[in-house]
Amino acid sequence: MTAPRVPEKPTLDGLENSWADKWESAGTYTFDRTAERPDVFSVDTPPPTVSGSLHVGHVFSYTHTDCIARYQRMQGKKVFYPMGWDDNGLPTERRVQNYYGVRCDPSLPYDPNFEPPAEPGKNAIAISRRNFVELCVRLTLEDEQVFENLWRRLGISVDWKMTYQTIGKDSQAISQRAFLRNLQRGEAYQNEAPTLWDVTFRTAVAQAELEDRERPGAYHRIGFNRPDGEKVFIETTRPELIPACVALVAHPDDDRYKPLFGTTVRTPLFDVEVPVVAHTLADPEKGSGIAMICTFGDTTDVTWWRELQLDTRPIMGWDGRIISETPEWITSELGKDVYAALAGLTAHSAKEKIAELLTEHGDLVGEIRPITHPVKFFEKGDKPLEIVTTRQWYIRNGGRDEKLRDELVARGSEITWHPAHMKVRYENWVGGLNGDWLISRQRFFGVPIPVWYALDGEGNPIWDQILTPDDAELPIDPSSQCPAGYSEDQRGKPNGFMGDPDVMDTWATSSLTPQIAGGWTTDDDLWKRVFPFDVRPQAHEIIRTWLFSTVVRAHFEEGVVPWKHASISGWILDPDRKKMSKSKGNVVTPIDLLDEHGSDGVRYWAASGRPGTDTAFDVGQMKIGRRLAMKILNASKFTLMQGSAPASAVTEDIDKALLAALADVVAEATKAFEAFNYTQALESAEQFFWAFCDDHLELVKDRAYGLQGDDAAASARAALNIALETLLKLFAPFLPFVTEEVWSWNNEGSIHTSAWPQADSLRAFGGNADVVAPAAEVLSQLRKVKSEAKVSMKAGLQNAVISGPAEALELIKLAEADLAAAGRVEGGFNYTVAEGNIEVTADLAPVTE
RNA sequence: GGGCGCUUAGCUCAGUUGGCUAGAGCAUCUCGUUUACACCGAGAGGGUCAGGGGUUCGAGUCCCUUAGCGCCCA
Repeated sequence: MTAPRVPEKPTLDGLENSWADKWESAGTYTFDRTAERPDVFSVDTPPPTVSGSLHVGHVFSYTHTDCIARYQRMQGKKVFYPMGWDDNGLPTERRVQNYYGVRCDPSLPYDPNFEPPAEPGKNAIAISRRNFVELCVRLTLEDEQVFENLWRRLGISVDWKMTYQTIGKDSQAISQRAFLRNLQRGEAYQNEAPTLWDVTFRTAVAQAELEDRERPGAYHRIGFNRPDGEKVFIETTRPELIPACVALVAHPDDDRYKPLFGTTVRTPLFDVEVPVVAHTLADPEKGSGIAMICTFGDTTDVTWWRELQLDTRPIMGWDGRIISETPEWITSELGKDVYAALAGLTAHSAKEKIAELLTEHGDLVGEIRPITHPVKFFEKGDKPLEIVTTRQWYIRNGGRDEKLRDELVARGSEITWHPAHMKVRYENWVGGLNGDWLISRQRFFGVPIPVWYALDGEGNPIWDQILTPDDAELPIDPSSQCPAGYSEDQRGKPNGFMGDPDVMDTWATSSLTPQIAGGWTTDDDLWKRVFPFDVRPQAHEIIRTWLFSTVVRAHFEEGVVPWKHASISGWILDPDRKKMSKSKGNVVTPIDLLDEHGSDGVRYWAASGRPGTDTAFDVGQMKIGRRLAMKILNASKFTLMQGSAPASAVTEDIDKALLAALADVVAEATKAFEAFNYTQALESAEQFFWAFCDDHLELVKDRAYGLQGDDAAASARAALNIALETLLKLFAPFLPFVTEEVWSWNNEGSIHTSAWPQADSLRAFGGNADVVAPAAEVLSQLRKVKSEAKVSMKAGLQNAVISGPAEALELIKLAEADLAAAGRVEGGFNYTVAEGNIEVTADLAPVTE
């Protein structure tokens, strides 16, 4: 063996870039495509949203997965660890709009020479859809490079030859293919249904994109007419929806309204007859206790409408204005006149107008009472959502089918959850679904829904005559390609065709990340080596979206769960225990953290956040991590400088005891890693390592120097080398840079592809681990004597007496010589058998000059 | 309103299936420039385990309850 190349002054500085480059050129993390499925550990990496903002939360959770992946790699698994970029969807559109100062106007022609201004101007430049999409692609490529640089710097051990984009050609093809297969099997369908609708963006909005905002509103007290001439008063914040009223509703136990159930009333102004119905969702405390149900004022209306099977009387257009055409159900002359006055108005103006007319006719009584109430908004929008009836695409998810729902709930139990209680969130969500998954979006930048519709003789779409592309053509864009049997000049013409104008929801593609990364239908050889995946790491707030939708797709397509394990990470909290977020201005730039504390230091902090547990942002932990890395450098330097000896040279009891104790640590760390508990694995190693430095290195120092003979020295050196190698490996998943650096001093190859340590081979030395603790206790008490006497640790002692139980003393005697040397105890120890704890007394030796 | 989680030292957190005197790091105080390490080492002080009740020989741990915090859903 060649002498180790130990630097004079080891340093952590510069390790990140230097090792990231070497790993890249050596292909350290390249996936071995020849491996069969049982030998593969596959990771369904979350593709981060490439919106340009790198969050410390990314660093946190991706480190967790990397620690697991590195462990598995050292266990001999061929790790399939790709990286995806989620560049699909609205976040990218918005970023492109702001970054370049442009907006998409699909009516404009493509300008091949368009160049965005260097700085976004005051007014957004309108550009064609194709120009817009080109800018999306351009900016996401830049953003992805920034992400990749960060991940490399952080030491995330992905195979950078395996990256994908959710907007990439393959992703689009797979997304469309999966959709078409869902369609063929009846798992995807289109339906006209109440849909949450943003009137500014003119798109359907999914539940996951909603947020509540406090907005001012006002209660209007309005009389409905009973057949007997009496009035029933409701209080509503949306009087403009009276023409859309389909019923009044009160709580079934509400004595005030019980007599009315089953009767009908007539709406004011419009004189439309509506039933009075009972439902437990009606709140007797709210307003007058009886409410009008409209199609649709809010999501409760939708629930009532669905559960009570009420009529549908929509009046709200997709542009947020009252539909111009007078509805057929309004038949009275007054009703028609009033409606005409409202037609074409925005919800806001219509409200004012109808309040005026109601007052005029005496139907609005009392004061209009201002309130503040939560109103549903699209998270990116600035007008309240309306609910309109639209034709949309859905994928079945059990929301309307009990059998499917039960099957999907059962799938949740086939996944091992880390931590286990996260399964409950899945079950609650799936169990509580009450509608299918809306996947169509009226946006520009996304995967197009790959179908066309035949047009009838008048040019109207025949919705159930769906034209689908050949699989070989995918991906397709139905707005620029035409279906088989048609030519482009038939687009939009009678007896011609039209393309579906919508794109799919981001989740409709993200739910296929195992398929995209694993080469489903594009690389069958790869697919069979990696699917089902071993682990899906992700955050808990998207269990209901990403995790669930992925389970749905795999359930339909493969009839299995997509992964064996789901590893759920927590939030990063700021010091005030609030979730860190950009809007609060408390976000720290990850790259600055890596500069300041080193990647290993930052990783140490991340790894100290247990699976699924929210963790405080704490630079203190990063400093501790850096200190640990520094200590590893120095302890390694010391150990390697003592020289080496073959394993057979380990003969001293204390050396064997050290290895036996280390065997327990290896067993603990291995068990913890197998349970995805990286934090516990780190803690075990760390705790042992500090004791190793503070106690064992001090104990055997003199002997390693050769002061007790060659054999004794060889035993110390051999054990130190074995322990060091083992410890480096235990730390390697967490601190990939410093461990690789030290490894390189006396090894070829990478520590990250070396074999994970075995407890059994350490136990084979036959040591008694029980020696370590009492020996450390004696050493500690010898130090205490000196510390209390306020003398140097180098000071000599004499008349040392160790008292304690006989068994403990026997163990201590096995380390006697090293204890005496490390404590500078002259004349050795006297022993007294006594009940209770180990006690050590000693006098200071006289100082001889 | 429903579900899940959390509450242990000044701070950040461990604490397995109940089992000696409840641990670690940071911070604080005292000491020590010992040739692996001053990005250091040694030692010390510091806790009514959120409150109350129960089960048990024994509860930080199990059960009930109250309060506070967080997240998800309605």
